[in-house]
Amino acid sequence: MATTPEDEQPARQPWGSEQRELDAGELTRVLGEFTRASIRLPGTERHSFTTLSVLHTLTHRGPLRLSALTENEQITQPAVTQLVGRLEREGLVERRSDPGDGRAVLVAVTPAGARITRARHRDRVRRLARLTAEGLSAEERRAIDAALPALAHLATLMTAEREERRRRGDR
Amino acid sequence: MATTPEDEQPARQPWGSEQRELDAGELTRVLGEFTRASIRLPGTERHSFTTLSVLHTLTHRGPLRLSALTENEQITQPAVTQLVGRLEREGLVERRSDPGDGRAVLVAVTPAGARITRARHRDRVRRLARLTAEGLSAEERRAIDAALPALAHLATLMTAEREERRRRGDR
DNA sequence: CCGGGTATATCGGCGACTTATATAGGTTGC
DNA sequence: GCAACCTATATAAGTCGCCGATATACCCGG
Repeated sequence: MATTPEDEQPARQPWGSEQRELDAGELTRVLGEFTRASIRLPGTERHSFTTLSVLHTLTHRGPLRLSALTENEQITQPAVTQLVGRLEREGLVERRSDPGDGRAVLVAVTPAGARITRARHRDRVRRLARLTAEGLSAEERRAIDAALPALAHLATLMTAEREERRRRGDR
Repeated sequence: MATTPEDEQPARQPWGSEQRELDAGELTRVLGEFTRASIRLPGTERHSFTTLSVLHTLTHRGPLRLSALTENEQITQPAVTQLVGRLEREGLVERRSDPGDGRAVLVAVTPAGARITRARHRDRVRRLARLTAEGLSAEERRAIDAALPALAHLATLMTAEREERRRRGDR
């Protein structure tokens, strides 16, 4: 580790003048700040990050087996069983039996659970809309808007790579 | 994951043709995906998100009091005391007494602690650099690069607002 | 030097993970 | 058509990291 020259980031990648397309160091830093700013609201909110993530997944992908949930959220299967039990007690999800497989359990979000996901999303949209409208210039807003498809693509790549890694057993 | 069934919000804001500058809903969705993809590596890594965040803060802002740390990380003061105790036992930070205030404790990151922060950052940069280089088009990379200053600004605004809120006691 | 505020520590408890293992249902080969 | 194996979920026991309440030590103004 002491063998690392210039242990912080290499300032700028020497893409070559105008060829330089993207500063990965700066992108990393910015995404990290977003994460640090977004997370750590579980104190404020009533549910943990994992809980909200499960509700989100179920809301967007329909009823899933416990094993499918285990793969998406990065926790172990017993943890999912417990989490679903808690959510069920709160009336946010319900267990159904899989008609084609007696071993499996399908977890479906209830209206109350979907409501939480939507309310949370709505709050975040509102907050971001206000911040961008009040704090950013029109030019900045346009620059972000123009980058949104590319950012969405990048997020997809990150998720895909994570799944790939899990599949290979790098847990 | 790429195919998000759009849970049910007002699709697009009716900014009015070319006046529309930024789709806050889509921005929210993308940032959320980044968070979901970035977090949940504590299984992979040896330290929790909070731990890494504290090391990050100490690395970038120099020795801080416990109370200053408590304000930055979104956890309570006893939790910070414990966390610092753990980090101290691992040799990642050290406690110093504040020369001007006998009650206060200054927490400073050690070389070993800084090394962890740097190594983690380096890994993330490497991963993002590879993903963007291999998975994105040159046009996409340029679009993200052009938006980076605006995104950094937005991240600053989010952090500032969070501190503001905490100061008002909205915990 | 005393009373009230501030900075950190300690205590008891709990929630949300973990690993290891149990149970029940499904699948396959012979 | 059943023994052996595999898969899906559940349970058990332990750990870790957080919280609220409270204790302790120090600072400061009158």
